[in-house]
Amino acid sequence: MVGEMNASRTARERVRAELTREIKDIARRQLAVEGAAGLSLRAVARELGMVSSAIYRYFPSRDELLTALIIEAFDAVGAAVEEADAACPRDRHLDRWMAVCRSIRAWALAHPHEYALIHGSPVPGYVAPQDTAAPAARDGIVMAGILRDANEAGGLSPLTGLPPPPIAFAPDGEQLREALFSPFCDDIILRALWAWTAVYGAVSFELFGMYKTVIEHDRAATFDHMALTQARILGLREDAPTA
Amino acid sequence: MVGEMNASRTARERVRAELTREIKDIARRQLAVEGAAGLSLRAVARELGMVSSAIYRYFPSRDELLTALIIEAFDAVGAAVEEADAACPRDRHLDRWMAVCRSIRAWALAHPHEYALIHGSPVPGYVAPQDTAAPAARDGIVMAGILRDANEAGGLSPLTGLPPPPIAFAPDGEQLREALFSPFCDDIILRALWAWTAVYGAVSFELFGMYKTVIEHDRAATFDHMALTQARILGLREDAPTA
DNA sequence: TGTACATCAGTGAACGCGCGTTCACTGATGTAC
DNA sequence: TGTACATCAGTGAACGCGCGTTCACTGATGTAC
Repeated sequence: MVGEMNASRTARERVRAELTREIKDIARRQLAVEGAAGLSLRAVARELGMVSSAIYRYFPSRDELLTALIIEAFDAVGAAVEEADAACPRDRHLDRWMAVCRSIRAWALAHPHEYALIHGSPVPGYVAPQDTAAPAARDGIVMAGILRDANEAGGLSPLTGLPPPPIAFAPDGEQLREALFSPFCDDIILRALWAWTAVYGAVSFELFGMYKTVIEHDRAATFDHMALTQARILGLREDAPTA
Repeated sequence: MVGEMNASRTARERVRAELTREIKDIARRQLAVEGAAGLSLRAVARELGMVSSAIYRYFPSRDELLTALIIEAFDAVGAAVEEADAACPRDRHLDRWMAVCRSIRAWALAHPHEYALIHGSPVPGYVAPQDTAAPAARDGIVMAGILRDANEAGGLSPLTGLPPPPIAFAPDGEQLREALFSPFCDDIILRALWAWTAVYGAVSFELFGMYKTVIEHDRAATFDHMALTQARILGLREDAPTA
């Protein structure tokens, strides 16, 4: 009895979860066609074969649906990054770094509108709730992990001749060290931040058309050069140290 | 007579130019409130005290008005950058570089929605026409000019230990050298491109909220560190060489 | 196992809104002789 | 300088559209005894 009750309860819940999924999938597909501003509950309902008001059983408002999509987009990048990292031998730190950078670019090119949703202009009148914070941090966690692993296995050799971090960065550096960059000094932490910024900056410029008539012939190879430059600045080595 | 005819003709044209200006100003103000997707011809007309169809005497469609705003935004950044550069002694190349970087960030913080218009997600269904190309290039021209001046006055000392540009970049490098970077090798040109990308990447990340809980205490100083890092990579020196 | 009740999913109609764009029109401003 | 005509700016009404959200409702599914 209890078993049956649970089974039937989860049955209803399963249907609900499935429909919730389907709504998000349809919404994501519409996003790919019209962009975030063109996302419409009515259009989603239409494609689902439902009446528009039925959507409100699943999402209390358009903004909530949008939030769900934003979270999913962050999670999708995060998953792509984690997967790319996991596919490399753990001691090939530079390979892992390059794989991670490439996976971000590849995901963005494959899902331009979802990328724009999380890295483009904020949707007018919409404010991202707190729930996006954790999914948005997944790529940074992976990147920091590579640096920590490289450091434990023989240390980094950061490029010399660059300016020291400003003193004003100290409190931010302290907090980042506690959360992610455990043994590193502010200098390395800030370099990592700029590397992270540079990667997304390059992807955004490419996607949003700023490289038109500037970088035309082999954007993948040119992007690689940027990723490699950042790796050198951070001190990731070509060769894995012998274990 | 001829004089009078011309005078009255330009009188009508002056009114027309003034109203065109006013439409763009109102549109820009609305942009600041609602973002690009919320720009509405009817709302502009309302604020102007005109009937909505009257706008069509000045702009043939909403998209044309949007294009005009995009061009104006590029021109505004371009003007800010040129002004910041011009305010420095010509032989203080590093100062000029820092002033230019700061002016981009300052303009973006002062005009977030206009910045989002040109560096955020493309407006859905909208494609930028060719007219935006020249205004969009003004910042790059200034930056390249600083590098060329620094090179003529004693040469750059680019940071060593960074990877060489990929061969695939050669044709792009060639074209850029002809257009802007006359004596420089591909290596320097590509570094300049990444510096340009890094500056806008950092500004976008700051503006679009990616530095929340990451860089909190002194974003101006931290941004300066990034700009200075790029200057060092390019080889811009602290001191102007004695003339 | 069977019955009475509560929960939930989906319906259909409606509210009220603003939008871009077209079109025939009225006056005012400018032009040519 | 004066008159006949052409150009242009702005009006007002209308077309047709899609949107988010609310609400009272009908059935179906699940729950408790």
